[in-house]
This record gives sequence, structure tokens and C-alpha cells, in this order.
Amino acid sequence: MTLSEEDYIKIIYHLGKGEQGTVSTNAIAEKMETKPSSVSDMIKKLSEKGLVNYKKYQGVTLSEYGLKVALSIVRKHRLWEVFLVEKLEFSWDEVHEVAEQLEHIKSEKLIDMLDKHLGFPQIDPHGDPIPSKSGEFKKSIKRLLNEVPIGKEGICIGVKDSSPPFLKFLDKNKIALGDSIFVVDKEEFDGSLHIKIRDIDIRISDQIASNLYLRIIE
Amino acid sequence: MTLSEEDYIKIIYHLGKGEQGTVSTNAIAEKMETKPSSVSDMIKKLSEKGLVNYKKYQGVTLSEYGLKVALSIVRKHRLWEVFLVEKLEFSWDEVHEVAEQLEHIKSEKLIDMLDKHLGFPQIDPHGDPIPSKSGEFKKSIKRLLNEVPIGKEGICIGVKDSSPPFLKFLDKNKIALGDSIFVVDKEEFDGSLHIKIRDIDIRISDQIASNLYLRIIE
DNA sequence: ACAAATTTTTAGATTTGACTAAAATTTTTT
DNA sequence: AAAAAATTTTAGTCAAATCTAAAAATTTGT
Ligand SMILES: [Mn+2]
Ligand SMILES: [Mn+2]
Ligand SMILES: [Mn+2]
Ligand SMILES: [Mn+2]
Repeated sequence: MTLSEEDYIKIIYHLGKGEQGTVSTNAIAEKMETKPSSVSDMIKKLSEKGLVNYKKYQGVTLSEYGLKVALSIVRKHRLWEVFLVEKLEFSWDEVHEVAEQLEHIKSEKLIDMLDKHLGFPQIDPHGDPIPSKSGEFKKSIKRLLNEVPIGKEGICIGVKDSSPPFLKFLDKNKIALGDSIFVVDKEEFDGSLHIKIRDIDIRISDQIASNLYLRIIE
Repeated sequence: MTLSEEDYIKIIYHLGKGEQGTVSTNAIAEKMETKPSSVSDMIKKLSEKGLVNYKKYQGVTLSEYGLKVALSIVRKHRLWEVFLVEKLEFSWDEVHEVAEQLEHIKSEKLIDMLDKHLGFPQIDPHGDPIPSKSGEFKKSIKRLLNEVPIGKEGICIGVKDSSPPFLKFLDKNKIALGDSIFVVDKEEFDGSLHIKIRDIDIRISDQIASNLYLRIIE
């Protein structure tokens, strides 16, 4: 598989939300930062290779084989992200671009040993689950912070918006993965939240709360 | 720079033995596993980009800029090799192929932090010196262990005597290719050596030491 | 010195992945 | 149910990196 083919497969996977969804040519073109006509050409090739199911004008889905390939790339991407944060002191808003390159390195042993070196992590620095070698990954029970009931507590496991400005905000406010967040109160008027994090009470807007994923403890 | 251009530059560097030597089209073709005609084309391109000095039919040398690029690639290659051996439990004969891929990853921060993570190593698992960020590095030389000065360290790169008894001895004493050996002291009386290998102190006879090749710096 | 052998370069073709412009198809409006 | 709009595909180019075959330059052998 070429680097370009791998990028297409990964994008089709993400646009298909994991598995089923059929994906449009235009959507792929936008993500790939290329033209729809180029996408048509590539899809034809991927289809001939058995990586995608394709009928002209009817969108595209990953084949079983294509899904396997996609999960292997996602696995590599997320393991490298963990490596960069845990071992090389990168912060979570710096890792994606480098992982985009590292995910294409071809060596089964490399990724197995990297996994071991990192202690077989289950989630990446953005809270996304890391597929196992065989392509399974446990569905984490995510809930957006603004949907967490008052009086409940949860673990911060990820973000919906992973843009640098948002990640910077979290960093500045010392909100990080693994942190426990307790919802003290919710303001009806604007949906802003009063939360307790590391024994400190802070107030966050609905906009922030609706972009933070928690895993609810019970 | 494309991946292919980087490979050409690296090969021209190695064939030119570090710096001066002018390199022939045929030699490059052989190393690149391609045809001389393809090499001619690529050299023309590298010349236009100012990476090499080139006169038709007269061979090619790296420009000052090209040398800088070459050293940066060699640095990345060797740092990744150290990483694979030191952190991921690869053996010295498994790392080259993977490093050939990793050396093309583009991120200055990545390589700086990797260097730091590894403790700023001076030599790679094959005993070759690692250029500094600014492109300086020490020359490495091959020496029989009994000719290595006290206080020096080197990588075991080969044997002079490859008879079964000798290899058995090495195996029994856990001395293997790729191991780093530090010469602690030398006994004047019989020429026997006190060495440190994998943090263990052992004593070996002159007969053993005069049949083991090390690669040392400077 | 000069013919033969070798090395190197050019000419022309191929493959991959992309592009523009135009045609075909599907979807949305009226 | 057309007409209009949007999406998707095809047709025809292009650039990068490669190839084969042939021409040009250099080196070698007598
Ligand atoms: Mn990422
Ligand atoms: Mn991630
Ligand atoms: Mn190597
Ligand atoms: Mn090496």
C-alpha cells in the first residue's frame, strides 16, 4: 500500500464514523485537500484492490479488508501519539502532525514493541481508544460534559474539538486527560457549568463543556 | 525535499566517504538499485537545487548545503537505530531497514527530543558516530580490543578468529556483536583486560582481546 | 594514436497521483 | 415533471521518478 492509499483509507474510515456509513466523493476530497476528480480516480483503484465497496455515483464504504487496514493505521497513529507525549514530552496539541507521518512506517515488530514499551495503552492523548493488534477496541462510554447530570463525577477522557486554541485553553486551565471532574451546578440561563476539578471550583461556558468528553463513574 | 532526493543525497554522501570524493553515476545507480539513466536525471535535478556540484561526465560531489542535508539524514538514521536497540529491544542487525524509513520523518522537535530521550548518544548500535545537530561528529575507527586505550568505549563489531571455541567463549560470557564495551584497566603483566559490558565487570585474557574488533570514536 | 570497451547522457515511454474542463448523474426546487 | 443546482465521473494534461534503447563522451588496450 502506498502512503497516499493509506491516507485515503484512513479518511474513509473516519468519515464513515467507524464502520458502516457510506462516504461521499466530495467529503473525501475536502479532507484530503484535493479535487473530487482525483478522488474518483483513487476510489476506482482502491475498489480494484478490494479495499472499498464502490458503485458509481453511490458513494463508497470500506470493505472488511479495508476496515482492517484502516484500524491498523489508526492503531499506529495513536500509539505514536502516546509515545510522543509520554516519552518525548510533547504536549497533546503537538503530536498529530508528526503521528500523521509516523503512522506510515512499515514494520510489524516496530509497532508491537512500541506498544509494549508504552505499557499497552488503551487510549491516546486525546482520549481516543487504541485498537488492539487484532483490530478490536473497547467502546469507551463517552458523555459530553454538558450532558453530565448535576452531582455526577467523571473522568476526562477526550475532546470533541481538537483545535489548537481549544487544547491551549484546557492546558491553561490545567484540565488534562485523566482528571476527575465533578459537576457542582449548572446555570439554566446560559448552560454554563460550575465544576470541581482537583478540589478547585471553576466555572466553564457551555461551549467549553460541549466539547469535553467524560467517562462517567457510575 | 522528497524522500527520493533524500535517499540520493545520503547515498552520494556515503559513496563520497564523508566529504570530498567525487561519485560516479554507475556507483549511485547500484546503491539505489536503479538504472544509470535514472541517476543522470536525478543528479540534474539535485544540481539545479544546489545540493550537488555536477559537470556532465565528470561525476558528482555534495555541495556545502548538500553535505548539511546528508548529515542531518545520517543523524536521524543513527538516532533511530539507537532508539530501536535501547528502548524497543531490537538487536543491532534488525534496525537498519526500519531506520531507513524513520530517517525521513520531518520534525525538528521530534529529533531533538529523541536525542534527549536517548541521553545524547555519540555512537549508533554499529559503532558509527552520530553527527550533532550542527553537523559535527567524530571519526570512528576499527581497533582490536587489545589495542583500545584504557578509558575508551567501543562497540563490538566483529571477530578476527571465528572458530567455534572462540564463539562459544563469547556466547558463554554474553559478549555479542553490538555490545558496548568499556576498557576499565589493563594488566601490564599478561596483557589481560578489565572491561565493563552491560554494567558488568569482567576480566578477559589478551588472547581473547586480540581477536575481537571494536569500533571506537576518535 | 586510435579502435574497442566502458561509462554516461539523451530520447522517448510508462506509472502514479494530481489538475482543469466538460459531460453525466443525482438531488432539489419550482 | 421539468428545470435548476449540486455532485460525481470522464477526458485530456502534467510533473515526478522510473525504464529501455540509442547516442555521446571518456577511458582502456594495443
Ligand atoms: Mn491524531
Ligand atoms: Mn489522537
Ligand atoms: Mn543503518
Ligand atoms: Mn548504523
